[in-house]
Amino acid sequence: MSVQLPVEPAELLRRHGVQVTAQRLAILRAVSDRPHRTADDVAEVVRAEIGAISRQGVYDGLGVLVDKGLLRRFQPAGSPTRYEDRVGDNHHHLVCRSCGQTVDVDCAVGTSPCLHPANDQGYEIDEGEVIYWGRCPDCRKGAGDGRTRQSNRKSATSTRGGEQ
Amino acid sequence: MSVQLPVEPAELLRRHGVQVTAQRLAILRAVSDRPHRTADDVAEVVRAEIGAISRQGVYDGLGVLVDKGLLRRFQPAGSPTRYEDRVGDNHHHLVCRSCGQTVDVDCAVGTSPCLHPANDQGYEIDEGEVIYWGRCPDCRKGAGDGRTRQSNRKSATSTRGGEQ
DNA sequence: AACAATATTTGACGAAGTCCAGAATCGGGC
DNA sequence: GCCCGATTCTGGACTTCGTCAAATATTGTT
Repeated sequence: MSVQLPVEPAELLRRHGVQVTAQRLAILRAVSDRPHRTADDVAEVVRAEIGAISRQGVYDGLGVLVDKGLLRRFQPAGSPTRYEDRVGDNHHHLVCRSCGQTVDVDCAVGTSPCLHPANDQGYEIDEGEVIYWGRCPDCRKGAGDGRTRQSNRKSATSTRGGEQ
Repeated sequence: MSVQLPVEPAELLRRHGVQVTAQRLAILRAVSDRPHRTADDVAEVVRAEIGAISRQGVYDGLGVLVDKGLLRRFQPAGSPTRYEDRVGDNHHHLVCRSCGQTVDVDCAVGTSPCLHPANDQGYEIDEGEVIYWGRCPDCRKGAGDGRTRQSNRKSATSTRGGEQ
């Protein structure tokens, strides 16, 4: 969505039938400012902004915003759930296996790409989720470790903070 | 992989440089028999077959088999990690939001589809993971509940056993 | 049969998230 | 301005999925 017209966040909430509260505004802002944040990240940021919020409050707030279509939730394997405010457009994600950095990518195909598998097997499909796994530029530069070691890393040992 | 020639599973392990043990054979068989199983499912099945196995044993075994390329691991959001024995071909998955049933789908594109996003942003991509979300034929038939209710279900309340 | 390397078991532990339930607070319609 | 229902807070218990480390057992080989 990423409003371009200066639509008051509060107004935005109302439009979506969400009661306006300081917590929700702060949560929305936290995610908009920097997408791909985890619930924990959001809690931290919100606390810095409005002083305090309970863990439950964060989960509640995020849940409502997702339900009402203001936020989108996605969860790369081995990482906690992340939130973003780009909704509606069906874009994808590119995740670094070693540092966990996540960036958006538009799909090569049209507007609602990947929504049509070769054979839908009778399913009614509503979303096609695509995650590309690889190594980000920084990590490629750093440790030359190509692929030699057959470590069973997969979850990238998500070292807090290695995101975006 | 799904061997067609009657290749002894034990032989298969050896070929991949994996020491042969009862646990590993049972794990491999459990996954081959019915792909998309979770570690827990595997543990259950293996126990039924060889009497007992520790939880750690299951994770270790699965880990080794994945590392050595005998199994593939994937993890749909909101569900525990699942394993399958179709490796090498880059196929995708179709997951039912309400019952969690998961089926394979071949990609519309060529051999290694979806490995080339519009813009790779400097990443070195090694895997493109695609998951289609929707409702399986059974669930469509059952509860006519279209989309009315704005329940915050997303994790499909994974009711044990609702798989494949 | 014995040995060293490799696997497995055992039990504790950690992260992420959910659930609960009562009390306090706040938003917005009247 | 008031009031009621919606929202948040507190804060702990609990679940699920998974990992760590030390002790024990097994494999395959000599």
